[in-house]
Amino acid sequence: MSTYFHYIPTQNVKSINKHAVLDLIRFTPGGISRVQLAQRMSLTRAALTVIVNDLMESGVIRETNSRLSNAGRPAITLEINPQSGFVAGVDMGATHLSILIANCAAHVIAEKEVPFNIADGPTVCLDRADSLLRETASQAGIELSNLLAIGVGVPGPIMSEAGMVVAPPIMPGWDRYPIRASLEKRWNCPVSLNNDAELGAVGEWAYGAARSAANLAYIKVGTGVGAGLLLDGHIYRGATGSAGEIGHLTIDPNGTLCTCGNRGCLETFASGTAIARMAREAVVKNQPTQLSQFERDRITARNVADAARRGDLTAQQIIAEAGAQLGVALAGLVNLINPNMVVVGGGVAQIGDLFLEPVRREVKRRSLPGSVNTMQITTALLGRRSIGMGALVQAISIALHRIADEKNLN
Amino acid sequence: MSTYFHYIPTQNVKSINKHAVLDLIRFTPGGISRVQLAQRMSLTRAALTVIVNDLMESGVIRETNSRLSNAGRPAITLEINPQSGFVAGVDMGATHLSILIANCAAHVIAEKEVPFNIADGPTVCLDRADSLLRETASQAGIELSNLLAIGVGVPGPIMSEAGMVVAPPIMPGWDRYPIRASLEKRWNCPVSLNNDAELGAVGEWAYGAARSAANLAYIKVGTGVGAGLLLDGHIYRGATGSAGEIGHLTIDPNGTLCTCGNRGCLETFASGTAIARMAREAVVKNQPTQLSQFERDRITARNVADAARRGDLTAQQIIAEAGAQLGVALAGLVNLINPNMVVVGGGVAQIGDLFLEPVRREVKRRSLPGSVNTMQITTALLGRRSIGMGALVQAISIALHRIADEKNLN
DNA sequence: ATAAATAGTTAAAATGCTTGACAAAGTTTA
DNA sequence: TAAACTTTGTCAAGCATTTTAACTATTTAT
Repeated sequence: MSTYFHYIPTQNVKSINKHAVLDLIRFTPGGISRVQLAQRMSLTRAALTVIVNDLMESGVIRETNSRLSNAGRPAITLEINPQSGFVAGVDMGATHLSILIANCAAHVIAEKEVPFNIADGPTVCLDRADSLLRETASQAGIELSNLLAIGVGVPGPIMSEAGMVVAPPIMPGWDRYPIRASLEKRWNCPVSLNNDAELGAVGEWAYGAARSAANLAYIKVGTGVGAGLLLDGHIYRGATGSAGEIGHLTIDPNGTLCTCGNRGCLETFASGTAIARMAREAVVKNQPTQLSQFERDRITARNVADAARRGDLTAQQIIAEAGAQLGVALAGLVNLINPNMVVVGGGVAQIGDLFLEPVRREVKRRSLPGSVNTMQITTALLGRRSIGMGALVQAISIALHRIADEKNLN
Repeated sequence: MSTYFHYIPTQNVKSINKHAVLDLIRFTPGGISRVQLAQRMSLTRAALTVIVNDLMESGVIRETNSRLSNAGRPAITLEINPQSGFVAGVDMGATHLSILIANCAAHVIAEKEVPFNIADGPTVCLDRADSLLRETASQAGIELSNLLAIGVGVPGPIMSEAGMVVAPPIMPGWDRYPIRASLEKRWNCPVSLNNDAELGAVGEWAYGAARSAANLAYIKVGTGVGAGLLLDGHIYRGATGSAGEIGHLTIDPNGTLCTCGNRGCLETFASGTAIARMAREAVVKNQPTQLSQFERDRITARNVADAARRGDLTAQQIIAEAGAQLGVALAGLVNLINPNMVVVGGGVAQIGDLFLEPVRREVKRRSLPGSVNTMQITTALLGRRSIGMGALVQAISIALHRIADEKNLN
């Protein structure tokens, strides 16, 4: 059963099919031909001729030169027209801001990243995003007014329709601030506002480690820990947009006090913050470690990762412990969600297998065999870019579908 | 973004809309008029005239006598034709088997329940289901051959397309046994095979405590613990059909050894089995309790519940402890899934608030305010019948949609 | 009693698909 | 090398299903 009332507002049958064609072309690596489209969509070749012609007239797609064939007339492969315009993706993290500018084929032509503090509040932060966007655009050699759409990711739960964050665990001062409205006015183009982990999932699904996985969890392990969920091919946001907020799962009721008021939350074990804290504790306890060379209160997760890679046993142990605790939490996620794939991203995930192996081991140990055997756990293929690429995906969606629809009205 | 390729195989536009109309009529309490249907579906009244006439000709729906209006011509309310035929719902639990027979308006006309042991394996169990179905049918005064479709729920992860359970944690001997094929042959009518917790969610969504909640978790607390998920209006089964298997979430890594090989799984704290075990331990420790009157190895969760209701403090404490531990696990579920509503069902949930209050308290304490404030936790409104009613929903879906499609072919 | 409002029906027009024939552009076979 | 075959893509006619717009039906309000 679907328990969901699918129906067809027939006035836009063609529009729906056009958008489906567009998305199939976008997300099929290497492009796709009319015949293949017809097969995937259960439509006839004739119908696709009409739809494809329409899309070519509006300029969003084009024919490639490659002509592959087994026997018979070779098929013409279709692709997104890279000249249909430019978009931007903005990744506002807790401690960094990064911006990508790309064409509608998701080819990145300029990129910038700067340190940042989300706790500075919306006025300061949005100003900073604005100026970095202008810098990045000028580096790409285009005017801001040439951007067709902009995707934005922020580390908080989002009310999609309203374009704002609601009751975010971090992001002080942002609660119910009209982020999308403010940015659309500033940039004079449509803005898609999304949760960062959710964009990570979208990015990895579209161009990364989880291409076309139907059930995917992207775990962002950075300053905090959050999950982005793609379930049955759709972004899952939950009732109030805060699905995937796993940072405050209770791992140990008697653990360290967390900023949220509870004890032993996942974030107190397996975030960048936690890794740094554990390292400082190790130094205080005079454990043998290269980390002693740093000023104690300035040790970062990155220092720990570097030391671990250089063979520092204490650092390795800290990271393995963080991984194991994340594994305990992910085992729960796997039992509950039963995904095809779990992609671990965010700053901490860059450490690599030193961190990921303990995660895999605990998940394997604590999850149902039926769920875990068919599932993969990997690091983000797009690395630091997962979220930015997800933001691009959203921006490109808006841009292409707008163009396609405009043509439709004529 | 949808990241899901919606398209319209145009040959059945009308069929799709017909089915949508049918489901809207089925699941709108008190029925719905043509105009309301038109509004919900973004179609015109004229289109609905045609579709509704079609459905009335096939006999699946009918006009009611109620004519409600504010001003103007009163609307004719439509409802499922209760005379379109009979269906059955089969709930095979770990320790009980229950069967409902109903008409397509989900009005139950006969009902039977017997003790049962799923561990007897498919041959024995399916035989028993077959004979109980025959008994129930004869009590209802209908022939087995009059059943249009039968919904079946079993306590294991299901491969929908194959109609079998795969790697079930309980259900020894059932792995990959062709349950659906076997039953369809036996009963000579279409069978829908589903996970029991999933059916609980469907039942409560359709006719229970969670009417039309878009994001719903049904928690079945019986011999074991499992969850059925309805996310964004769709049943969510996960990559391999084992989504919602929360019985073996690790609550305490140093806890009691579980049948699954790990320690401190949720089921060792918050299942019927666990409650009985804790009661036996209390008796062994000579704690003051009415439970001492029972033969020690025969104490059941039901005995504990009865004692708790009569004011036995030890029994109350055991139940509160089980509830609290379930609450810890559900807090994780709430943070991850962010549902509108959590419905707690299964035998243990019948205990009521003695059990549910500690659940609520722990969830409230450990979940994000943004997720928990808009969410309700309740006991199953349909009580022991949740799963059976869910099975009926599935059976009725098959029955009505078949009839509607048959007519369509003429 | 008449006007206003809302529900439901009908026939013509519009939309967007399928059907079936055909042209185009390759590979395979004789 | 030419003919046969295979597959892709297009076109015009036909068909299914919706919308449009006018109409009828049945109630409440004045």
